[in-house]
Amino acid sequence: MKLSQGVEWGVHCAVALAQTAPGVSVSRRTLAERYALSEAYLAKHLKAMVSAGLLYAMTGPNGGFRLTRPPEQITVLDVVEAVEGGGPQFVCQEIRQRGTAALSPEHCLERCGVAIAMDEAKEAWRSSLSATTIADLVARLPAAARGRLGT
Amino acid sequence: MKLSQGVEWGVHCAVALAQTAPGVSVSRRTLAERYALSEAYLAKHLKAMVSAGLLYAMTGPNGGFRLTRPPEQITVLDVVEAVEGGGPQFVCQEIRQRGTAALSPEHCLERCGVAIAMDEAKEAWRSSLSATTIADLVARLPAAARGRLGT
DNA sequence: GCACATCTACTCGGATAGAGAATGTCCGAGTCTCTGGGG
DNA sequence: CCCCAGAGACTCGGACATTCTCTATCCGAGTAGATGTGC
Repeated sequence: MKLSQGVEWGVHCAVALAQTAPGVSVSRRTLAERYALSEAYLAKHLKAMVSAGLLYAMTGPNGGFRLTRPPEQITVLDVVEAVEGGGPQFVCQEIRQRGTAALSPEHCLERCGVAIAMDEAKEAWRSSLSATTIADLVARLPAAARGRLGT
Repeated sequence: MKLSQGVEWGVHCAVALAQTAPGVSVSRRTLAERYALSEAYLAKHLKAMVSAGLLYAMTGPNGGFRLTRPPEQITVLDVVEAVEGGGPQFVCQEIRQRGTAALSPEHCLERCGVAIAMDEAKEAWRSSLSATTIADLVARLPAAARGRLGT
């Protein structure tokens, strides 16, 4: 149960983009320098966020990335699932139906209790991440850290 | 955010061990055949559970594994963290202190908002997993599936 | 019949390969802007 | 003075290495029980 490092990058970049004027794009180079990240690798994560519909990408001079929605409408969960891929966390292999004491399928109409517990936990995790939006994170920044993204 | 496959194995094995008479050990071979798992690989996870203090291992004939505590006192979270290693899910790299608009350390006495959101989410996940014990999972099994672990 | 030494068979544990994903990097395709010339 | 064509520079996107974790496997160390022998 480990979270990819790119998640941190993605959320911070979303926070940075939320502090720009509407309609202004920020290049990945500026974002990378803002946090001293590898520009080439950051590109990978930004692309994932574009594919997920969180960012809009524009090429050419004065191009770059900008949010597709107001930061109040983007949750941390959105970013995490965009970067991580959002696939299922736990894949139940139904091992209860295998082996010497395998259960017959009619006994398995209900889902495996293990899978239920795992899914409930993941749902609690997702729910917690949904409770925080990018706008919330901006509001929690120290005053000295707001609006510091160089033009 | 993916969960190791061995977690499923570990939980199911714990459920199986919970259905044995107290003081009786079950060999890893029996457990592997019970669910048609790879015996050699299962050994790795069982060993992890022994190191975590969930299982007690005994060698020699009629040896094997048994639970160190009653199943009511073993939560799913215990098993998950035993198998997965329980390390931190999200490692904040404090990238807010790096780059062109780095924050000075005195602005970072409070934790990074991103890390806080991640930790809260993980705590919600852990709390959900703690709510279910191995005994609960045994109780939820179909009647036909209980006590079917061959001696 | 009983006690003891030995021996066997069974158990777990650590060390060792292979596959897949995450990480990190590079170069090419596309497009907006700026510049220079002509009308 | 205005318009247009071209060049240039800047941007993102996809294809290519490298490292690390998870998966999978094997063989050796140790121990409890069974066995055979002597008293």
